[in-house]
Amino acid sequence: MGLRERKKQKTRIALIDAALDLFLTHGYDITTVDQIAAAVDVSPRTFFRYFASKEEVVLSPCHDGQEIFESELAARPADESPYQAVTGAMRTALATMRDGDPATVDRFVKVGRLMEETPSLIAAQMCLIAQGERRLAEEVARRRGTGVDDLHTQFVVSLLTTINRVLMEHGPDDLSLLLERMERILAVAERCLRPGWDR
Amino acid sequence: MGLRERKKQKTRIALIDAALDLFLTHGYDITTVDQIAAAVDVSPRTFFRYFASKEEVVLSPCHDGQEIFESELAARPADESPYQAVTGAMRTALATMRDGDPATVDRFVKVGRLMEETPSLIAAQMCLIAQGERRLAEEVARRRGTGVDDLHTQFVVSLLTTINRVLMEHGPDDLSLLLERMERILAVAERCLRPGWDR
DNA sequence: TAACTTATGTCACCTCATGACAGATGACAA
DNA sequence: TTGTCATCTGTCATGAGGTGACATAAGTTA
Repeated sequence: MGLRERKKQKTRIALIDAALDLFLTHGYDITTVDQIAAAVDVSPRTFFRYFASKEEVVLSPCHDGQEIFESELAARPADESPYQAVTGAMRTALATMRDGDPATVDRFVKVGRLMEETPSLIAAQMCLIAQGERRLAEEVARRRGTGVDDLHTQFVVSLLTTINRVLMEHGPDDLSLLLERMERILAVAERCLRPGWDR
Repeated sequence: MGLRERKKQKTRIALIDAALDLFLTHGYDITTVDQIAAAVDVSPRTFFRYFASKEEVVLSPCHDGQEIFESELAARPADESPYQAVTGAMRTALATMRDGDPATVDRFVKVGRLMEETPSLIAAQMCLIAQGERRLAEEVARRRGTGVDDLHTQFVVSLLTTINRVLMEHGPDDLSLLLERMERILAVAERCLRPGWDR
């Protein structure tokens, strides 16, 4: 990786960190793009070359997390049921993140705290979830051998997304706690669902 | 109701209709608030006195629909399970709307078509759903006799919201068709769920 | 009609976001 | 090292969304 690419990564990370800190100390709505850019010593125009919007800089850690999950999911054996594959991928994705770069985890936690106190960001997060849901639909449809329009498949997809949403409801202060919380949610779900509901 | 109040209702409806028509013919993003205001012969500043944002004018029919549903839900007998109460309220709400003012239905259909072709609106809709979900949580917690933080209750709530979301996935071209579609989704859900899952 | 209340228009202003262009900087070959 | 090229960045201009302040117009009530 060349110097140019490394510099780009650095300013990208710097923008994210500066933005998260400013948002958390002064509030999301009140903080301006100009302030973020000034904190990183970059022109405001440059900010928008890295992030399409003010929201995107907050959501970028979530986006990265989604990609990790999705690559884990794709690596799952083909004979697993959708539920098995998704829950397995979630477990390994969270564990990988927990044992990885602490700075990444830190950013994740900050985003979580920010979400709780900023309603306007919830919409953006929901949008991200909806996009992820569409990609998940294709994976589930493949595993169930139906089209993405199949009503049962749509139900399975929505339910899997639901589990993930309930999980993320309360921000992840600690990833180990989050993993534990996830197991409890899965236990509830399995109590409610008939065996083979996702086949 | 006095003349002043009637006038307000009229401009409100006029703004919604003008906005929906402009959005559908030219596209949501390209249409400006100034154009909407000009179409109703009102100052742009006035538009923002009726709607807090450009999104809100689109979502207002959905918001009204939510309120109808929620009042139906509140009127349900207390001994019904959350699932029974919610599905019952949905049935009556949709039927009431179908047999009510055709203009209201028309607006609803237009919003649905607009959603399909405008990704940026999906986020806003999601936010509305999230808010409705929080209110639903209190109702479900009441019926289940738990707090809103109870994990099982959260699961039930999310699942009920999920059913609603799958239902609304494809815009309501026709309310009778929508009712029919709903019954099919409920059949799928009931096949997947153990009896008494929502108790 | 007079006094009051409330909705509207006008004006000024801020933030978000984008296109265009020029200059700075890294990449790469000779 | 140097020259060339690609690309990143800053500056400037522009437009749309959104809000506060204040005066004016219109409906309400006595």
